[in-house]
Amino acid sequence: MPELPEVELARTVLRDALHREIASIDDNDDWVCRPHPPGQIAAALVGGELTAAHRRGKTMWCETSVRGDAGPELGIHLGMGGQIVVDGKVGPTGPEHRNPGARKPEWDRFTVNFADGGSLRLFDKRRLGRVRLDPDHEALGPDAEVITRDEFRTRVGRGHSAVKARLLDQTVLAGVGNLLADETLWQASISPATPADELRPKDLDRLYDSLESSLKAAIAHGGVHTGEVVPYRNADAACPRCGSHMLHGTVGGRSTWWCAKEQR
DNA sequence: CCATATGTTAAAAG
DNA sequence: ACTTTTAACATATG
Repeated sequence: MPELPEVELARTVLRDALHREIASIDDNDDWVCRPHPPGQIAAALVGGELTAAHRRGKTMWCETSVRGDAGPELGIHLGMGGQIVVDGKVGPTGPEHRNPGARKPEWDRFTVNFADGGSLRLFDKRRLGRVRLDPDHEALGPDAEVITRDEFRTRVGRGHSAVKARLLDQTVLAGVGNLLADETLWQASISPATPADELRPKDLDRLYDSLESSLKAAIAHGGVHTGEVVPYRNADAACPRCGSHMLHGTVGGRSTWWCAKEQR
């Protein structure tokens, strides 16, 4: 589930993990914690505490304090399905929230145990999430929530690839994922396959407005699955606006749904 | 067994 | 050299 809105909600949960003494860390999953060998993250942070939680696009990181000094940043990426769990609680989204039984201990890929008995966990069935020290978040483009209209026009409207591919490119702007891209393009009535440099300025402005409103709505309502068109991303569904059928294909390397009539 | 999945990235292709 | 597309990644689920 994690696109920008889910990650922002996860960051809210992360805040409950701040300013608590770290008693131990389980960083034994060397796939999720790569390139750190087991024990390395623990050695760097045990005895310290997390002091702030940040987000850029889909990447989160915590500032830390260890023995009175600034420690390394703790970067967390939720990958395709990860969730933050603090003291057994997740945010308003996620399988546990909707289906409390679907949770196995072995799906906790990284755990920070606090001296007060609580914990911070990365729950991630698919193991595509990542935890690492001092992540390079400068490689990302501007966050989708704070990018300006001018920046958006310049960055997204450049190049000859499909506009959806531009929206998904995290170096162009950070935070848009597959569902949000479909939602945004549908809101703006733009075909996902349109070459980015063929979009007129008014199209890009409309796309920008759609992105910002979709983002805001998704954060307010609990995730990208609450989008207007997201529930209609399946065969034999009709466009909720015009009733025309929904088309399916691969754009930007991802499964894509769009309205046959309004998005051409 | 096959296809699919809300992400990233290395490798290949253009 | 730079841009764009594809394949692979690990794992669960229908």
